[in-house]
Amino acid sequence: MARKQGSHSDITGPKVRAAALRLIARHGCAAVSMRQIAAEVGVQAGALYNYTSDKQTLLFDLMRRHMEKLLAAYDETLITGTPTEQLRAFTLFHIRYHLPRRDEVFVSYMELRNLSPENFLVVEGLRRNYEDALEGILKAGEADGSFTLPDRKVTVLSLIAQLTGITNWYRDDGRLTQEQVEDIYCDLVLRTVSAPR
Amino acid sequence: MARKQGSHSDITGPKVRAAALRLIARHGCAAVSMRQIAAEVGVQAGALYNYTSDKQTLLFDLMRRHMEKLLAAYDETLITGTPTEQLRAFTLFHIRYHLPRRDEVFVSYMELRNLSPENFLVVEGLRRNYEDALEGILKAGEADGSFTLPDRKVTVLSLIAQLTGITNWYRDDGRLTQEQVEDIYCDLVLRTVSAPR
DNA sequence: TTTCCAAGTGAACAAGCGTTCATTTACAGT
DNA sequence: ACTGTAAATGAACGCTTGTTCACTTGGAAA
Repeated sequence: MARKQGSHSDITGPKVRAAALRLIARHGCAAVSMRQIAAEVGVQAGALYNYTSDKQTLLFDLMRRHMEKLLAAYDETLITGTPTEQLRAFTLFHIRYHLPRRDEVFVSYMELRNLSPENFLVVEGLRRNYEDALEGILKAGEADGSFTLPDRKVTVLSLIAQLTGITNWYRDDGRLTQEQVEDIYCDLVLRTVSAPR
Repeated sequence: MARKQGSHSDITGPKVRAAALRLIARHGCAAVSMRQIAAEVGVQAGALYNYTSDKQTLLFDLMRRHMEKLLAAYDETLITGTPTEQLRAFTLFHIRYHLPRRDEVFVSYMELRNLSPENFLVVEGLRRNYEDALEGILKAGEADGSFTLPDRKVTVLSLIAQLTGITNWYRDDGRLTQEQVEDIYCDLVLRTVSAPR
């Protein structure tokens, strides 16, 4: 039976993932050694292997967890109303979920190439689920005539690239507050789905 | 005096950069060893140091060259007419320049974090020049009333993220030809700068 | 108080790393 | 044919890598 108190595994496990995430986001997976991660946790390198079978799996866990938490958070978010209202809600959700999780976003996009083929497929599949959610909204908007799109699937990818790009330049102490950025992007996104005059 | 014939340096130099670009784009800078690059060129690792002072400089050269060639190609492109026509020309230029150079794009965006601070500033400055070119077009469009933007600088970053994102999903044997993608994005870009009805 | 075992240590492993350099190779100019 | 030198070799350098494992530690349960 697991210890109820004094057990470190419930503490060290998350610490390992947090340290790995921070370091990998800053330097890249191959550039970070298990010893560096261990040092950040305050432990010897060997101890990491109580929490992951190897480095590749540690990276995969970070990415899979990020995508699963994203989908879970999205499922818990109420996306209702007209397609236009839904699209606005999606935009706000995307910005609000991603902006405080820049390390996760960076790792999940940048380190895809370092996953084994089967691990890649898992993460890719999760990402597709998220894209499908947006596509559903666009489809509804096309159906009831609120949106006019040149190509639905391309619009999905374009919108997500546009929104996720915010994480690359937004600064808390920058010219714009997060609320201002949210307003600007709600505007830009709605323009994208409206037929030109 | 450099040899005019029989000299390998004019051949091996570009080969080194091409091999480094290919491998780094696929696996990341830290994951690729000088020996792997040398093997791809067909040479021993030591020979690489006739063409670069060290690995960091090799990476920096790839990124700086990419940005400089991009700016040079842009300068040679005739961007004239109304702001709307200019924006359309910019969109086509961006897609046509970046799509055949996906390795360069990937490396230039993904490996920024592995540059030394001073090298980072150089590449960052070159990128800003490119962004400024687009901002100039948007400014002209605002001035003559053809564009209405919620925020000019955010729109610049949003448009570039949107356009560059194409390199992540476009496939030559995919559903859409490059021409179709160009048309779709010209449409999307123009929507972005037009005030909603 | 004793027992037990999860958690962490620290040394060790073979392999690979970036980089240097004395040496060899082979071609251009004489 | 001879010379000079650019280009490449291949061995060597000290160091780091991911991973393993016999061993220690310290708190929970009996």
